[in-house]
Amino acid sequence: MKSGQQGEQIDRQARILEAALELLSRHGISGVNMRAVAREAGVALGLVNYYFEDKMSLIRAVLHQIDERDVKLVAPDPASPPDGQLQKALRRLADPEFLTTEHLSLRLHLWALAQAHEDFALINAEAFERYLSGLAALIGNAKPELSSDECRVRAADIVVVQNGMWLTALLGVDESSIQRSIARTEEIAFAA
Amino acid sequence: MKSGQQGEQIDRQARILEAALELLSRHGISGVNMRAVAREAGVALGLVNYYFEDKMSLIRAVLHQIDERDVKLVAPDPASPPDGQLQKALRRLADPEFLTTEHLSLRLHLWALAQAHEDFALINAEAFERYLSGLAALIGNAKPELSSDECRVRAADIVVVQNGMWLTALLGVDESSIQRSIARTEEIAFAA
DNA sequence: GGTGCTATTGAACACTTGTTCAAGCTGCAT
DNA sequence: ATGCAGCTTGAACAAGTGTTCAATAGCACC
Repeated sequence: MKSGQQGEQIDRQARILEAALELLSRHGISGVNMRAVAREAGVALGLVNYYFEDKMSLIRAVLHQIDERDVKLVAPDPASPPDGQLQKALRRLADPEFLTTEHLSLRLHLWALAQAHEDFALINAEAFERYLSGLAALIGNAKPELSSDECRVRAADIVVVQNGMWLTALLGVDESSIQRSIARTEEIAFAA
Repeated sequence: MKSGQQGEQIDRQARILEAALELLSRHGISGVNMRAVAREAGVALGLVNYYFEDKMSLIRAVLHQIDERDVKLVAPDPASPPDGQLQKALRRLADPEFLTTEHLSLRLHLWALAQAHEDFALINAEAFERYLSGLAALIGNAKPELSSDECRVRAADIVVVQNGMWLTALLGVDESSIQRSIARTEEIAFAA
């Protein structure tokens, strides 16, 4: 039994981080306190401060984790043709995997934190820039005739609609408006 | 001096509410605590609990205030022709008055609160519905040939882009992407 | 067995938080 | 003046917060 009943019994640092994500998603930043995190992760209070120097460090780690997931959305996928990659990246936003309340809610709380704290704003701005560049690159691959400036313009316009989709999905607007918005992002991306 | 040096010395309840708005906008929900609100409003701690039974009540009042401002954006304006009203309502989002960080930030924190607390979610959902209906009505007036269902569909699509604009403006994307997004909302609204 | 190292625990501390309340203050009608 | 009602104050309390730390457990190596 030394390796745990699920194989996940170890690596408590990861468990703590996951617990913090879960709490942030469900109850917002005021739900993320050291004792609640410890309880959710099933560890003692002291261990949270053992792995994360600060509450601040813990939250920073949480934000980085969220950003990593998002940037992966526009990662190049060598297995597909360029325009297929772009289309897939655009449509993936409506996947059940990314349209979960948990994921959307995390993004929202991240934005709110970035708005309230300069430190978090930097983390967010950097991830946003990476996402924008990734998307512009996908567009550039799919439509080589476009200048790189034009690609960034289209990427920026798409991101506006995507951010709107994320938000609106959280507010519980009907699925069909999401689908139409995805079509809109494709129009912007593939316009002649 | 009984009526105050600025004429605003009185009506401390309003001052307290304003202080709470200011704090929520600048520091997020964790910046809104009774002592900070009292300090910002220039009153004693006890007075906050005198005018607002709870912290919860105070925040509810804050959220209602934010919602009121937003719903006004799509209020009918009898002084203009129908299509002018619609155009003005759509373009008003880019006004300096509404594109301030304070206003955008408040909206964002409202959404985050709604996500974390069922009670706040209801307030937000109700205001959202009012905004959507208002916008659909403006569209219906400007384009009488559309069915009311079609008006709501267009309103929903516009709201997605507008929410995206709000968010993206907060993240500091360039002004031009906002202008293009406004044009996009006009296209949706006035499409044949 | 002993030694050293990391991982883990929970009590303890100082501080902040929301809420209550007795006390005082104000303006006004009597 | 007197009384009264509503406004205003800040001290006090209980509960919750982040952080620290001495103590312990586990485990590899000698």
